[in-house]
Amino acid sequence: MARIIIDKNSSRKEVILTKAASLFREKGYKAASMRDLAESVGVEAASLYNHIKSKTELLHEICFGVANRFMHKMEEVEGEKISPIEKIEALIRFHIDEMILHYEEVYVMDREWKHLSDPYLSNFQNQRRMYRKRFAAIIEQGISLKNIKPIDASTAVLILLHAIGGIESWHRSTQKISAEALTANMISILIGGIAASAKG
Amino acid sequence: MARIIIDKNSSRKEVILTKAASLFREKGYKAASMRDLAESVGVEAASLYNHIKSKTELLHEICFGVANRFMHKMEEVEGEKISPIEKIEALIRFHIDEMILHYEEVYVMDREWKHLSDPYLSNFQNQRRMYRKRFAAIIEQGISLKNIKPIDASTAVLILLHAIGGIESWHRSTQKISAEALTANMISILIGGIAASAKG
DNA sequence: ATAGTATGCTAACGTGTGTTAGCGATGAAT
DNA sequence: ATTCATCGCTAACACACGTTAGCATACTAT
Repeated sequence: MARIIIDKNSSRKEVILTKAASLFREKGYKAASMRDLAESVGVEAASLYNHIKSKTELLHEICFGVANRFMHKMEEVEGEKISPIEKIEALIRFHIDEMILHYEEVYVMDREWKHLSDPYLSNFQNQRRMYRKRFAAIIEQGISLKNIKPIDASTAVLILLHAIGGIESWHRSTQKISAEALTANMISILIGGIAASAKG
Repeated sequence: MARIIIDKNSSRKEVILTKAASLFREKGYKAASMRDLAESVGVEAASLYNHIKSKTELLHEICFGVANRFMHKMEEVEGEKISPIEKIEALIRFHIDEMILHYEEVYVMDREWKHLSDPYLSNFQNQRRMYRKRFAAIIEQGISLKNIKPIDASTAVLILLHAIGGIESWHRSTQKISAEALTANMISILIGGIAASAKG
């Protein structure tokens, strides 16, 4: 009889969650079936329900697991005594690290949150809105301090966050540059733009 | 008996395609059912098949319709006698315009192309890869001409294209700035970065 | 008015879905 | 060795899906 193989630090549920994230990323939440998931875990579909409540629960846990990490980081950064630009750079760096380290989960949260069902859906959307508002507030601080040029703050947030989402394509690419080089490039471009400037 | 209402310039199939794009955008390709589509068109599900071959066909036509427009623009821009930076600006502007004008279709192409089936899938992926290569080539020209700072060109392409995809969130936002202001902001940020520079 | 085509309807098909019930096997604790 | 909870299996459920067949209705052109 097959068994879900676990290592010391992760329960059977966590194994399922990891495989689910990978599958949801690959096929999309709706297209990934519980039978697919079962196969990738090495077990029959019904057996999954000894460890999880439902398919939706998997999506909840993935989405909120990631979202909570971002919220936590936001609180941390807001409290630091550094300039707005440095805060933004810290956040970007965190986003990139998260995307590289927890690729599947972050990707799934980004693209599949639509399939959450209420009350989780509204909850998620609220949290997202709040996060962006606080990000925009930091940008606006930078603008009043004249460290950031007078742009529309929420547009800037959109650009930053979605640009980072683009790491998805980097992650798949065969001829990748290193993660460090990628991070350096992104920050350089997002903070300084692509145009050559007098400063260097 | 219900009938699909058409205006002078669009066939019934085109009406279905438009509604399909809107539905695929809202729910995702897999989650949107033919019965949903039928209802939004004002007809029974089976009746759709007098006008279309299959659900997948709808996705093909949406994806390649948009992709072809981008490819065509790329060819046009490549042929113009302007600087690389101007070419990039022209392409960004086109992307933004397309996103604003054909929001649903562009969004669906961007997020739902995974559900294409071969040979359309490989075709699409090839075309996408080519487009990005040609975009990167323009950036590299700009780098050799020292109009663009020495960054990794393919990373820059990722950032640019994904940043534009972020208009999705703008499109939904209640308190939006105008399309012109958005475009100006985006180009300013992407070309010049967010940091205040000596140049102004 | 009539013929022919375009369009729509109802009914149904086969298949895949998430999930549950009930039972057998395994592992841990006494 | 026995007990008890944990875990996995088979079988099946009710339902939603994309799609087809066959027939009825509406429009178009003569």
